[in-house]
Amino acid sequence: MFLQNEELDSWPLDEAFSGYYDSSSPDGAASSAASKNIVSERNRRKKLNERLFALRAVVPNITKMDKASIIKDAIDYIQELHEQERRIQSEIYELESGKSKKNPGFDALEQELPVLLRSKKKKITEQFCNFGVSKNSPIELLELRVAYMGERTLLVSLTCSKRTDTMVKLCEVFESLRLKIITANITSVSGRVLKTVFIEADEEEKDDLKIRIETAIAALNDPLSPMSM
Amino acid sequence: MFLQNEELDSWPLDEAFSGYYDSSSPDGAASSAASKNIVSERNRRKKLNERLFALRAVVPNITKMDKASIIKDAIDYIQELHEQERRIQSEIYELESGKSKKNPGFDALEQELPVLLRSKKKKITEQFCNFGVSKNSPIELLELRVAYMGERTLLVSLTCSKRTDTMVKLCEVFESLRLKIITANITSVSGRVLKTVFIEADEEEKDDLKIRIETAIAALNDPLSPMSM
DNA sequence: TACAACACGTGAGTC
DNA sequence: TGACTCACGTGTTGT
Repeated sequence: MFLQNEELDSWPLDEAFSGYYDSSSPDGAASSAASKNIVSERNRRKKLNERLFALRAVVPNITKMDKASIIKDAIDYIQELHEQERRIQSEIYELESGKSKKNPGFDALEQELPVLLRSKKKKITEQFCNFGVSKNSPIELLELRVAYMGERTLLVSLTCSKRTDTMVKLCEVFESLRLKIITANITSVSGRVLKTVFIEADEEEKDDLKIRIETAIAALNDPLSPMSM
Repeated sequence: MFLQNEELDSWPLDEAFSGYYDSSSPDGAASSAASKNIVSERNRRKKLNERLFALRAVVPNITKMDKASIIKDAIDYIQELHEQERRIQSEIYELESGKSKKNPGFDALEQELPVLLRSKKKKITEQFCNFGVSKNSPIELLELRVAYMGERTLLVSLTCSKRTDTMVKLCEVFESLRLKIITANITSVSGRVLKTVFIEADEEEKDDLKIRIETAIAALNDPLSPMSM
């Protein structure tokens, strides 16, 4: 535990020790400048420790109570969640593309089920995948380029024709891909929507990323796809 | 940034200042006890700051670079993930119980691929959508300006802190306002989302438009409002 | 004895 | 100007 040197923290300062050297000026400087600063710093440290304590509370599998270890465990935990999320997303793409093509029973299942369950399914896809408004005016992709810029940076640039909610849906597509976006820009001008995104990734992910983007846009456009329900 | 007082950290100790009071014992105590402890403490602080820096790197939606704020954001982020996970799991359980009761064909499918698919499904329930929920993380509007540029043109520029789906929701807000947009641009960089929109309108609509934008954003943030459904 | 982790007061920098 | 945050060196405590 790292609270071994904790203090009662009630009294403002140990003036019996620190105040002897300047007994000539009994008021202002020592009290205001020193003790105010000291108590303020105390509160700052206290707050920081409380935050650290709270962080430890929300992270499972804590091994050591060490300050640095607490932060390290939190980092590992978050990265674990991120990695699982990425894995799941690719699995979902596989499953859903496979389902819509190869599994007619799935369609039958959907039709068999009453309205209640359909609405719930809709709710889930809307809530969690941001694909709620996909039926109107599909995205017309005019150009899509993915280029490796070095330094683990991919540049994605694309052009669409401007229709209703094109900007919204483009943002949704890129949010859903969960990329490590360095900076993103989207501009609408003269009937076109231009989007430029810098992404942290390796060169070998280039082609895969391009396919993922095209797939995501296609899934957004296709009203029969489970993604767009 | 909290690296204001950073140091070169190369030389062990500033002995020209601290060593004068005990020049009688030239070796052991001062060197071993003091400088060893000092350099050790330095390394400890350095490691702790590196960990904190790494923690900031894996947490999105970082607002302030403050040490305490970094930890706080990490806590909020993890809690957000936990809450979403809980919601997803209950939804999935409802769906699966409904399926298993009413659709025997689906059960057969499930039993065909017993462990593998179930584990995948469980992962899906855990991680399917950790992010996509657009209702959390309200838009934090940092700046909003509406200026008349002449020629029946209003310039709207605003800054938000970048959180989950901030770009999506900003686009939605402006789509919902049904403005005569000449050109629109939205950029995400370094934890901020900047949006610039040129609108065809008269000068007297300036203040009204500003209020309408603020209202729309507030309505989006308010979970009870019809806007957020 | 030495090591590791901590809280403390302090000076410096930033807003 | 003060309110904040930070890094630093130091003293203390538990292993």
